[in-house]
Amino acid sequence: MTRVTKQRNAIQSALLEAARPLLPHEILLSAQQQVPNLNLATVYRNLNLLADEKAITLVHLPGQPTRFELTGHHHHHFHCNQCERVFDVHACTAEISKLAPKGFEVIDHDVILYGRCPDCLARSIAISESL
Amino acid sequence: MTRVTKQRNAIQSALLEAARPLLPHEILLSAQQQVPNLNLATVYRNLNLLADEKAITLVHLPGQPTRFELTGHHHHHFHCNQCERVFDVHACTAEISKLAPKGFEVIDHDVILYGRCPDCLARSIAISESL
DNA sequence: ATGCTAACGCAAATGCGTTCGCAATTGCAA
DNA sequence: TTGCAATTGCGAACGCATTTGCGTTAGCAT
Repeated sequence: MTRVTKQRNAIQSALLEAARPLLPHEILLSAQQQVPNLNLATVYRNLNLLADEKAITLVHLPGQPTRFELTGHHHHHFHCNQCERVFDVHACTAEISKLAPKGFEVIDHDVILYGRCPDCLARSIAISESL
Repeated sequence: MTRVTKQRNAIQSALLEAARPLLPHEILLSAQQQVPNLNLATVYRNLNLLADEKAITLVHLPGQPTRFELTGHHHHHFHCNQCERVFDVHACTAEISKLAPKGFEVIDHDVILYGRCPDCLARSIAISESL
């Protein structure tokens, strides 16, 4: 029933290349390099298909629209305050589950780090050196 | 210029009593016990006023609408999967900032714990005992 | 090569959190 | 007590992410 289309391929390869959670809009722009007149509605339709078959995972960050990434193992996210991009963080510590007060049962957790990514750090160093 | 109104008092005392982040809708319901025909638009107007003067803090949780709580010190949140309420977690560990890969500058972090709150745990124990 | 139908592009529509316009109300300074 | 501006209630409107209807295109099984 589900067919292989160049649109879906473009969407999946956009996610594969990025290797970080992307917004539907970012996916559109990236995939349009392969399929120029790709439409945002098509991006959403395929994201829903891929999510149903668990090929991709929804990434929710506080106060942010949903991002999408290829399904992988447990990890966290780093949100760059400057370029607004989101990166995967594969480290984790068991300390986190121990933070809950007594009487709470912890089943899962999320960690979001905020700061500046290497690109933005390099850029700000370059700017300060040029002054 | 800004006046003391029973609406604003009701909103603030709702947040004070709850001692946890509330949705605008929850604030409305709670404050309506003091001011029955309080309107949601008024809740929002006052939340914006209070946020401007930093009397309250916005709480963003992944994939959730903004909640509000009285301003306090650095803390995290526990989201009950069952009743959907959010609780404050005042513990924290320095381990967290160390999770970022090399090259990333960590400025802040969020931790969200998911699981079951004491109320919901007690309820499910009561149910299993009654079987 | 042909036919069926999934998938597409496009534009309009939806849902939902939040804000706005405006007339009526109310806090509070004088 | 009076007057004025801040505030309210109410309903309409907004913004934005996401979905849907529909006529057309294009996988793919036969």
